[in-house]
Amino acid sequence: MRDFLTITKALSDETRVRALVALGRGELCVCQLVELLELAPSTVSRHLELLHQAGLIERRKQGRWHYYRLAGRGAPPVVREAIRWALRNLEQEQAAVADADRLCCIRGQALEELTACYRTPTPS
Amino acid sequence: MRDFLTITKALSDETRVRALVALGRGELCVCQLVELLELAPSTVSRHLELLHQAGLIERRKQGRWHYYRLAGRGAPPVVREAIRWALRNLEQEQAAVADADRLCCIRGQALEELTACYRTPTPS
DNA sequence: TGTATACTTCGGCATCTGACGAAGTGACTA
DNA sequence: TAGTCACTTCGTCAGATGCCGAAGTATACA
Repeated sequence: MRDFLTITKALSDETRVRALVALGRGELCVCQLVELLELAPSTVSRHLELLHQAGLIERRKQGRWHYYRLAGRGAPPVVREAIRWALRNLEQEQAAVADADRLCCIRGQALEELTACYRTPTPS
Repeated sequence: MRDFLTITKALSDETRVRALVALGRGELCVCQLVELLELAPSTVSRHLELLHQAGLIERRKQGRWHYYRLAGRGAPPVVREAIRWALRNLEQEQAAVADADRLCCIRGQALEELTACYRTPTPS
């Protein structure tokens, strides 16, 4: 019950669902998700932490960069089923398709370019 | 996206999930769910309304009694998949099994007996 | 037609959640 | 080894959510 609710709570926020669907198209760095979701890095980090606690995503560190990807074969059935259900029903959604388009551009940019917002405080 | 989030939000509360699993064992009257969940009728009614809005359950009125049941064949795939996923992963849970036991007793009682709490304000 | 009944809706409070910026952490780099 | 950088954690605030009792609604029955 606890695990199930952790999963459904993780899936009950639009930002987290968008992140999950984006990760369904391949591994992403935090700064790429910050760019995609247009939220503060701290906010995105918190969302990813919740998805991770639910077991829906996995993390990997490479130097200063933190990469996230969907949970794989090692994940419990309840998690794998949730991911399949979510992706099957969301990948065709308008918002997800728009995100996929933007992701293509984002993937084309250097990570250093994306993290510019980390260094220059948002201009007012 | 909207429909998906309505479903996941509906499934992200323990009370609602318990109600859903209970309904998985057959149609129930509101007063039976009040007895099972041990919450105020107004609270239970609100939870059922949210499950209904998500399309997960259906309602039927018979005189003064309101019956709820799981959504059936007419429900969209995303809903049917959600119900299958939830029941498959929850029916064996300790809390669900305990609820199933109590449901047997509750089903054995007359509805008029269950609604006594509607008439006598909870004794302090 | 009036009253009791079963349930829903409303109004309120307490708690949870998501947002941000500031401060902290660990890893490259000069 | 000091500084920069990418990210996380913390503190705080506004808005959402869950709870209840009171009031409202629709049905049965005297």
